[in-house]
Amino acid sequence: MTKKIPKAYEPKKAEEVWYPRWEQSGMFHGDPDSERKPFSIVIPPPNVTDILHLGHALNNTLQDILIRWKRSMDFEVEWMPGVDHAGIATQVVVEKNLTKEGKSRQELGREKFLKKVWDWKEEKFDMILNQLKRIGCSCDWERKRFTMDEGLSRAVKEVFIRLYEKGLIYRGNRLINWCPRCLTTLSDDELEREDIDTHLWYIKYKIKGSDRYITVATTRPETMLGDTGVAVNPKDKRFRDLVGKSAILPILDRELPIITDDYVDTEFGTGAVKVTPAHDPNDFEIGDRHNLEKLNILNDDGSLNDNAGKFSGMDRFAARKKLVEELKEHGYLEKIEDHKLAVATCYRCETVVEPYLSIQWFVKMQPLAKPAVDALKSGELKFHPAHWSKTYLYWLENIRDWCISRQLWWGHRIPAYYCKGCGEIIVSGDTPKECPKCKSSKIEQDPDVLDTWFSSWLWPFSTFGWPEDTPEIRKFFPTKALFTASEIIYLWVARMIMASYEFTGKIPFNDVYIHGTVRDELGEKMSKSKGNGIDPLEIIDKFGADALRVSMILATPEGQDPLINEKSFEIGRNYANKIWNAARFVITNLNGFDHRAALDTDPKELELPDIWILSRLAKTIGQVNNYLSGYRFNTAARTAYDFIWKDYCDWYLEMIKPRLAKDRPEEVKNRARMISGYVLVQILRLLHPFMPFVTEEIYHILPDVGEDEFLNSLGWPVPPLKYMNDDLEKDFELVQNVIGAIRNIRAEMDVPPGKKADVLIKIADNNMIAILENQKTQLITLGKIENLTIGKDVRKPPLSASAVISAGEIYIPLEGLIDLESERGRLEKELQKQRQYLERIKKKLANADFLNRAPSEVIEAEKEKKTIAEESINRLNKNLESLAGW
RNA sequence: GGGCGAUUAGCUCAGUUGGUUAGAGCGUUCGGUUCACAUCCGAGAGGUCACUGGUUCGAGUCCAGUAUUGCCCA
Repeated sequence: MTKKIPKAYEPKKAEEVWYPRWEQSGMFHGDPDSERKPFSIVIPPPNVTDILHLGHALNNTLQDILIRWKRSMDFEVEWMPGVDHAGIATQVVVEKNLTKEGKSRQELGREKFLKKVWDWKEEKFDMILNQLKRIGCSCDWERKRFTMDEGLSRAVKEVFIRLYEKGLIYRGNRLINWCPRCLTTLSDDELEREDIDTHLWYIKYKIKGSDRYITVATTRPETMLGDTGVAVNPKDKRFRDLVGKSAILPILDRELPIITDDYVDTEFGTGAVKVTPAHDPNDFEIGDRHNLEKLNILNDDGSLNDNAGKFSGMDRFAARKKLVEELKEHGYLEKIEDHKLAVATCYRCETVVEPYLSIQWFVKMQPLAKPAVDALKSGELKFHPAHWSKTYLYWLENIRDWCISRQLWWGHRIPAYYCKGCGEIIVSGDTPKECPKCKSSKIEQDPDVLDTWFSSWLWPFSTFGWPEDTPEIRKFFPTKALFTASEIIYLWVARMIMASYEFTGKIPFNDVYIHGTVRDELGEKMSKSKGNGIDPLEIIDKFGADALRVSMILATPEGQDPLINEKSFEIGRNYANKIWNAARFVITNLNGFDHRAALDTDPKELELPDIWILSRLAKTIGQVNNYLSGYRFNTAARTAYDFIWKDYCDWYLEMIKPRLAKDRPEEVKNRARMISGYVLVQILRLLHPFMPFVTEEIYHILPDVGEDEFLNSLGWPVPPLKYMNDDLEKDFELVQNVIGAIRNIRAEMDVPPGKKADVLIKIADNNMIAILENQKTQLITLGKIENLTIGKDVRKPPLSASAVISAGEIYIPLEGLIDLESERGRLEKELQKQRQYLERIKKKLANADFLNRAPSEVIEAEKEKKTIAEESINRLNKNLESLAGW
């Protein structure tokens, strides 16, 4: 029996019903013992810092589409979900909460603070995973991972030890990026750049034993307190006589050697620069080359230390101000210029980061980079869109050592121990009982933790159990694809590939899909601080999960950033409702059609619209296949959208209405029921990866579908190739054109919508006449026709409006309704258009070069166009002439 | 300063081997209570494809330069 179907789709109901059932059915779980071919991806683990935003919604919808698609194609699918502990980010968030309570982490102590962070993690972890479920993500929830799980932590230790033993991890006193607020190092890739308006200060340094001065320009005057040299370019003649002499540092009166170095840009400032090896990366290198002292003037909180003399204890920016004043007072300040500078800031707290001399742990990256470069060059690794491979290569080819130690509490503790007795460094997975060298038992573990990315770069294999040889890793690793945003190509993607080659000998994934960043309607990046973000859950509540998913995909141009506002989601909501109502119409008319029956009707027995929709369906399925295979989600979604809305709903379903009328023979009705039902089911299958909920809900409205049956088990639709027929599609287009022309006349001539009109069609081609005769019922219904006449010798009745189509002419007698002027206007407008068109074609055909060089098909096509245009013009002229008699 | 994109209708974007009269959605105008859907249906208006030059029989599409704009790196 037909079930009662609500008039509008109710997303909430469907979502609440189907998600738990899918999950309980076990279909999301990947079985490592399966015989089926594996298809796996790992989720880019969202940070445990906070709930998900629209960027996550986009990222995970894309993955879910691919995953559901492959699942329906009978792959053994594994989508590994998980969350990242996000070391610095999470610590900052929890610290901020503490601050609100008036406490600091130092007061709390390491252990208690970590307990707080774990509490935070417990709360957010499930919240985040539940959000993914709300979006409809079909992850394997039996395998959720957290980067600080025991297994993943073991992988981290293992990797650290292996790299240390291989000499690729070392401890060194080097210039690193220091965040004075977070009190930790940051890797080069964790910095943000911000352009600020500042000044260039010109400071005069006295030459020792002379009345002369050498002027240096600097953007950070306070660092002069740590100067240990002055440098000029060796080619610079201006300073030649000063090289080898000493300059006297103002205020502190320190003696600075004047040296030459190629690094110095003669164009910048005065051509002479101060050298501060402990506070500038370039100066650091100059210092190394010339053996200059590396004098640190900063404390870890950004205040100045005792090396800064009387400025000791002042904040770096306060000291800058004070110092400049003093320089001015004493006449050392030559001038101040305006200057634009890109300062490095902490990507978590936006504090200006200082280059800071410190003993840290580093990974030598260069030896790891080669296989990652080769993978791209050999084609084993592909970026989508491809141009991102340049970004990837550039970074790998200019790779620098990676500072991996962080002065944080939240994260993987560095597995290094220091002997208090002899200073020996012990790197070990377990806490050593005694020093292997001096046997002392006074051993302390390094207090620092590892960079978050030091666990993330293992994600594609640590999640499957590496370093153990598990069934999961054998079945599901390497994975197939990775979905992420361009910001973390360096931080994450490239490093995963390096780690994967180093530790498993394999590439972790073949395809890297880079999607855009979600922006608001003004093109601004959505962010919490700007307050322009949209909460995906609110969208789901308001429009439904399918609407969220499909709207995002439809709004995300391939390779570009989507601009999204709340209105953007209406398209998806309307789409879901459209499908719902189409299904409602088809299903209520189904009357016993078995949707499981194979389609084997001889094409000859079908009516033109039936063949047409099947032919279009076959093509659409093929196209969606191709687009999805090429990671062209937007185009795939649009292709399906157009087919469903325009072809299926606007044309096909409208056309079968007259066939379903009460007085039509059962046989005629049945064919319409069968084809409309068949196409509906194929649409559900095709759309399921994009809009899983509404399609599942509709599937279960079909007769005889059990509650424990799922749309996914029907598999991916197979294109009904035997119905594909370009000639018949053309025939159908004739019918569409005729209906279009009739509708156009009716609308433009203001025929009252309720009034049926007589229509006469004059057409020369016998075959076309047959087609239209055959589709008479459809024409009459869609064209609102009273009496329809079709023939070669049809004459234009007096007082009728006319339209010219390529195949012939259409007349609608409009006695009493016709307005002479508007009819003339219509025809003249069309005539004008056709004349311009003809002119263009004529010009082409008059061009001897065109005739000589263009391929013959192109020339033939132009000639054909010319004939048609000329005929149209003739007919239009005749119709215009006939108006004269009125 | 270097690299990578973008520039097509009022807005957001399609247009992937150069060859239909350059398309869609939103917005807009006109008309619509016929038994799937007003979250809808029908019809229309709206574009010198940023600019300049080049290649070609033919350029929105290829090349060079310019302008504007975004991102990444220094």
